[in-house]
Formats: sequence, C-alpha cells, structure tokens
Amino acid sequence: MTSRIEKLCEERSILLTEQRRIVARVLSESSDHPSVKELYSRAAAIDASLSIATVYRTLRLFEEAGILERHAFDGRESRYEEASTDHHDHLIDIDTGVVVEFQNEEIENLQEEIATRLGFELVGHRLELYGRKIK
Amino acid sequence: MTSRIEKLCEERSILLTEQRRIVARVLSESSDHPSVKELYSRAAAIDASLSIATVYRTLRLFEEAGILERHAFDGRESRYEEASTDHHDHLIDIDTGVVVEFQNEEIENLQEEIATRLGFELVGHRLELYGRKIK
DNA sequence: CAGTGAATGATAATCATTCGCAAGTAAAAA
DNA sequence: TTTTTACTTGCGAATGATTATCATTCACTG
Ligand SMILES: [Mn+2]
Ligand SMILES: [Mn+2]
Ligand SMILES: [Zn+2]
Ligand SMILES: [Zn+2]
Repeated sequence: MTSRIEKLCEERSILLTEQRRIVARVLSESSDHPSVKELYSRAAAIDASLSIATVYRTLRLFEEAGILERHAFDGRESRYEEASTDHHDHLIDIDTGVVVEFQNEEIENLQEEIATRLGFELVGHRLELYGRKIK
Repeated sequence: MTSRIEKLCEERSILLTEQRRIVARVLSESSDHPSVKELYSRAAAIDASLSIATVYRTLRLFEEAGILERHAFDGRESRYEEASTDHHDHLIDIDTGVVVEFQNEEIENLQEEIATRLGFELVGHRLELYGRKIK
C-alpha cells in the first residue's frame, strides 16, 4: 500500500519520515481539496503528536517537488490536492464551498494563444469559476 | 476634477471624506494593480496622517459598492484596480510581477457553457495566466 | 556505536487584515 | 443655531495564516 505520493518521493529522493508518510496518506485519501487545518486534524487523528508546523513544512516540500498543488480559492487559506498528470480547473459553489473539477481543452489552447500573442511563454495559469447551484 | 470613483460614490450616497477622496484619487491615477501597502504609501505622500486602517476600510467599502476590484494573484496580498465596465483578465510576468490585461470573448463564453453544463449559474470567475517574457 | 546533517515539536515571530474604542466630524433634528 | 445622532478616523491591540527559531531527536554512514 505504497501511495502514489510515496513513490514520487522516492523518485525524488525525498526522505519519507513517518509524519510525511501520514500527510501523504491523508492527502491521497482525500478527494475534496482540504485546507491545512483540515489536513492537520485528519493527520492528528492518526498520530496525535504530529505538529502543525510539520504539516506546513511537508506540504511546502511536496509542493516544491511538484507532488502537490496549492490553491487559494477566492484569496482564502491554502488548500491542497495531489498533482495529477491530467490537468483540470475548478468551479467553486459559492454557497457551500464544494469544489467541482472540470477540463476544457479549448480554453487551455486559447490561453496558450493569448500568452503567445502578448509575447509571453505560458508557464502556468489559474482558472476558477464561482457559481451557484441551479435547483 | 471629480474622478469617476467620486462620481460613483455620490451615486451610491457614500460619504466622501477627505481620506476617501485621497484613496480614490490615488487609485484612479494608478494604472498598475497596486497592493494595499503601495496604495497606502502613495496616499500617505499626500496626507501623512492617513491611517492604514482607513485605507483598508475604504478599499473594502469601495469594493463592496462595486467600485473597485480586488485581486489576489497567486494567493498573495490583495491588489486593487478600478472596476471597469469592460471586463478583462490578467497575465502576470513571473519574473517582474508586471501585470498585462487582456480580453477574450471566446473564453468568457466557454466558461458560461461549462458552468451551465455542470448545473451552476456562473456568478464570477478568475483567470490568471503566468508567463515569462519571450526575448 | 559515534558522528553528522536533516527532521521534528513547541513556540515565538511575522505578515496581512480586522477590531475596539475614544475622539472628531458631518448630517439631521429641534 | 444649538442639540442630538450617526458615521469616520487614528491608534493600537487582536486575529489568523504562515514561517522562523532552536533545542531535541532521528536517520544514515562509516
Ligand atoms: Mn482539483
Ligand atoms: Mn486589470
Ligand atoms: Zn486549466
Ligand atoms: Zn474573464
């Protein structure tokens, strides 16, 4: 039961301590986009001695290694998810906070076009839709 | 020399104090997307007794009145600009921080389509491109 | 098993932002 | 014009998220 995150850590020769393993496990078992606080409480349920400082450190480490992606929906606190090979963007329900994922090749291509037209090499982007559920 | 922001304040019967007038003026004279700290120092150059708390309060007031737009590029500190009638999105130069504006009707339409398809009414969105200048 | 560098937990520090409050100011009422 | 009332401001404290510090512990090498 070696998670995908753990495999990636080995590839990048990131030392996998017990606490990092816990953070990795909690994240791979989360399908929502948990905040640091949420991650911390889920991880603390496994090992109560875990420090939130270590959670922050681990998240940053994983993010810089390209293993995780950080989001700051609407400029709020950071939320994380596993970086997947197939890129997607997000729609956030403004009433409930629920995050829905979507992919749109057309928009991705248009972004490339726009950047090129403006004289830039596109390095990344952030697309968030904010909406309200239609009953 | 009544700025557009001042006009909008009158329309919304927002009391225009001297400090609010200064914040309005500094913003209308800025074509970049200044952070609160930047706005504060530009405003303090006009009236040194101005408090940063008032700047924050004024920015929030104007934003809630739809007069300003707040951005949190890459999850960093808030930056502001005058809300214009013609919507645009941003490309940020990751080396210099320079912000370039662009408009793309096609992307806007696709966003509506996506939201609808997912069963949501699109209320807002955020699209940021991050790129590096091609020499 | 000792030696060295990295990782951890606890806590202090920092940064952006908001609050609380006493004092000032403007608009409404008398 | 006085009085009353409501809104604003500056200052500093409080907050919440994140990072830094530091003594201690851990992992790996020889
Ligand atoms: Mn996602
Ligand atoms: Mn803009
Ligand atoms: Zn995308
Ligand atoms: Zn747009």
